[in-house]
Amino acid sequence: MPRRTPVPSNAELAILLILWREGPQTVRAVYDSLRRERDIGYTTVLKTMQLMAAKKLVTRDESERSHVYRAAVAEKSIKRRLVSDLLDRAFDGSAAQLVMQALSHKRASAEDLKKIRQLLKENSRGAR
Amino acid sequence: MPRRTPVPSNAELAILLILWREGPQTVRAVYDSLRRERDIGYTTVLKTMQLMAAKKLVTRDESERSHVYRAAVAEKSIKRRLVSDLLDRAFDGSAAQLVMQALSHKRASAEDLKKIRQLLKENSRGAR
DNA sequence: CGCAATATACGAAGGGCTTCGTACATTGCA
DNA sequence: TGCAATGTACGAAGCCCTTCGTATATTGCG
Repeated sequence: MPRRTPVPSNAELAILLILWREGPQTVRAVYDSLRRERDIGYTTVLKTMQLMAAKKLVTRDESERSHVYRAAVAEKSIKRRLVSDLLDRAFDGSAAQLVMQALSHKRASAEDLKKIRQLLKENSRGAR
Repeated sequence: MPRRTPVPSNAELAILLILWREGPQTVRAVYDSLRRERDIGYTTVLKTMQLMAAKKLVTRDESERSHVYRAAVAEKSIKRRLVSDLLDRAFDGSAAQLVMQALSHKRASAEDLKKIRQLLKENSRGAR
């Protein structure tokens, strides 16, 4: 059976964000990035990335001594699933409810609102 | 130190949704609701609700033999925190990004879009 | 009255996530 | 050349969540 890749855990997501943003890289490089944000051990990052490889969240190139890891899942699709999960878990599947929450949020800046309005405009043109 | 109530786990959130929607009720009533959706044992629900009481996510009235549980956290505030967490974990704090995901989602229905446009209109009036 | 039904309490198992320590191999430079 | 640095592998601990079984008390009805 083709099992869909699982939704990444927290630690896994943090690593995926780095790989998505900066492209394929070694454990060391990811570790350095993470280290800038918080205290964490090198082998912790290594282990997590090994588990991610086992889950097919990443692939790794082992041709060099320092393996190079690459995201094996699309940013869009993972983020879509994260949103989808939250939708199911808390908002009864209603995107409108979730968006309202997000919009009423402090951090929905004026800029954000502008972007969203723009998006909606485009969206309404292309809507079925 | 006044510790903020924790973000509810999955099982806890499912129970809170019921309490929010239907008001204070017994374990039995919650169990019946949950049972309609999936297989789960009565004592599982009981235990979870007891833990929720310990965490102050709910309060319970013990004056009757069947304790009556009531949500002790506001729906809005919990949902806000859920959105906030996702924002932090996956969207670099950008509400616009999250909203875009939610909007591009299949389940952002035409109705949802309408509601959201309406919301934005109001929002722009009240914006600082 | 006595028993079946229903309630709470709670220990414990099992799984997943995160973390780290330790073992061991390889590398490169003083 | 030999050692410090750097790499991978992996077991295991600790924590939380979820689940359920079991013990025990209470209730109400036939």
